[in-house]
Amino acid sequence: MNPQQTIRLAVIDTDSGFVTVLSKRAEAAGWQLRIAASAVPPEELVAMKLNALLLDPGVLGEDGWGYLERVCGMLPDLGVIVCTGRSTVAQRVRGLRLGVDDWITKPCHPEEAMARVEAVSRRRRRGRHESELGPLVAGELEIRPDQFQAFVSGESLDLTRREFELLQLLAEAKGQVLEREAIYQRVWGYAMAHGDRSVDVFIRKLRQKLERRSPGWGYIHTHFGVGYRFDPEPVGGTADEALALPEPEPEPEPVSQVVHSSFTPG
Amino acid sequence: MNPQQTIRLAVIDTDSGFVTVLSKRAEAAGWQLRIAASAVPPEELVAMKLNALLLDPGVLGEDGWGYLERVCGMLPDLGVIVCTGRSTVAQRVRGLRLGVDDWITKPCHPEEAMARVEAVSRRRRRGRHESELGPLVAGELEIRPDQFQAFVSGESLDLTRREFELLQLLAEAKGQVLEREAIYQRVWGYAMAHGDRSVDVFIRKLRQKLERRSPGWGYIHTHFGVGYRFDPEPVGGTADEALALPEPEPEPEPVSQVVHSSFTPG
DNA sequence: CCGGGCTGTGAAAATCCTGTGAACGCAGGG
DNA sequence: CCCTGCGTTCACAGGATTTTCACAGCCCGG
Repeated sequence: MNPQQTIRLAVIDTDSGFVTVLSKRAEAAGWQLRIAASAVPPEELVAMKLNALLLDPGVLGEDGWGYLERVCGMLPDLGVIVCTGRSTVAQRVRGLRLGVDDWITKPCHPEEAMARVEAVSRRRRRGRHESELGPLVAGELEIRPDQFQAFVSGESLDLTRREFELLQLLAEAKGQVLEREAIYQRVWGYAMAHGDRSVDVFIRKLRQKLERRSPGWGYIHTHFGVGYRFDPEPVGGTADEALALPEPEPEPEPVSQVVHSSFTPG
Repeated sequence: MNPQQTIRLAVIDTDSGFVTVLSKRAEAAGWQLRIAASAVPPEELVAMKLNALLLDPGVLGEDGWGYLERVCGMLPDLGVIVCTGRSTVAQRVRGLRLGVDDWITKPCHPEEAMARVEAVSRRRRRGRHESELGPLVAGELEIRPDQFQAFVSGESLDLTRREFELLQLLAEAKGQVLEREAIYQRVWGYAMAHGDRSVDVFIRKLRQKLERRSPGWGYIHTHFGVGYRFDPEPVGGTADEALALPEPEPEPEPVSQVVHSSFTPG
């Protein structure tokens, strides 16, 4: 547990008193803050890589509900806290149902606001520990987080950033079938629009680059109607290495952790 | 996918007025409820497989804070909502920092309490990505959500996505008779048109694939005029395996994973 | 014992899904 | 300003999957 996980928070409010006090305390706590006085486009929020968003819908004007809905829909992993003046039960219920995580009433003690931001952010602390530390090996492939790159016997696959992140995500979930929506959500950082084919296109690019450097191995498997699964296996037929290394595991039952240095290729 | 994911909530409170009204609404919404008038040991809460816990620390007595801490510590995936009378900012902050997800003040409109329970459950559910994907076992069958697939002794049934979801739904409701309309609603995500036979057709496909991999067992039973029921049982007569493996359990709930109704009456 | 639903079945028809190649827009570097 | 690398979007083709249909068999009340 990191009790003092640094939090990235954006505040959208014009109540300068509240904002100043909050800013002071938040910065004292080591949080990273962004302040805005009016609606910030969801795309920008994506780019900020926030943990949470604290806003007063009073400053949103007309389309406040629409804005909340868009933000909550596009960034399901973002904690959203509404902090506003008087409101009716119906309004609060509507907001919470839309995807808002907490709704507090001004005047509000900044300490409580911060505690609620923490409460909402507290979750998915699944340390990047293991992934940051060692390179992970799968088949002939070596994925090196420190290089943002993958290699086969020392030769780079020349992956772009996105390609690398996609490959890393799949490889870390080794053996699991990942849905497109989940993949998109975790690599792109926001919800996948219906009908978006980006994931497919990137999978194709990955397969091309993998094939070029490591022919004779299949890494990414398609699960129709669901998504993709990473599981390196020698492709039958012509591969020498495949014959030299008969599949050692008939059914890798334990869906345990990501195993870095698996079986030795030599 | 499932907007109407059924919520399992426990309430610990003695405020009978509040509890009765809340119960009524929650049950109308299809939630599964458990009411208690005093602290419930964390181990029991675990067994209840709850989404959320709503409690008034007033009824906890002396060790209220300790209890909250133990519960939040032992069940990190449980949403905890405190609903109590007047409280100080310091108390609320302390609670939230301890792991409480939301803190609301009585008197409190039940609709808002429910909305907050939903909000907390929603967020909790999203957080646990890879955590709770325990395979279900029934008869010779192993249903693996992480693979979107079912297996019999390691061999895949080659289910399509719809087939898998249907099977999973039935298996999770083990023993219960599910109406076609309900099945359709939960697997397809919208209401079944009158006269639609899709469910029947998929049941047939499932039975075929089950029969191919696990002959000698009957899994899906038809209830005339109602729907279907999942209940694995060795079919009498010619099956060797069935005879070689006499049913070890006469009727009780044997398997660990699929405990659906651990909600004890009373 | 009969008849009107209700369910099982097989196959055709309609849809949906994925792989793929290429065009497009954008941003940074030369 | 042009060129290049990268990510996104489109359109199409080939399959896989789902839905629809017509018919046969089964269940239950009368």
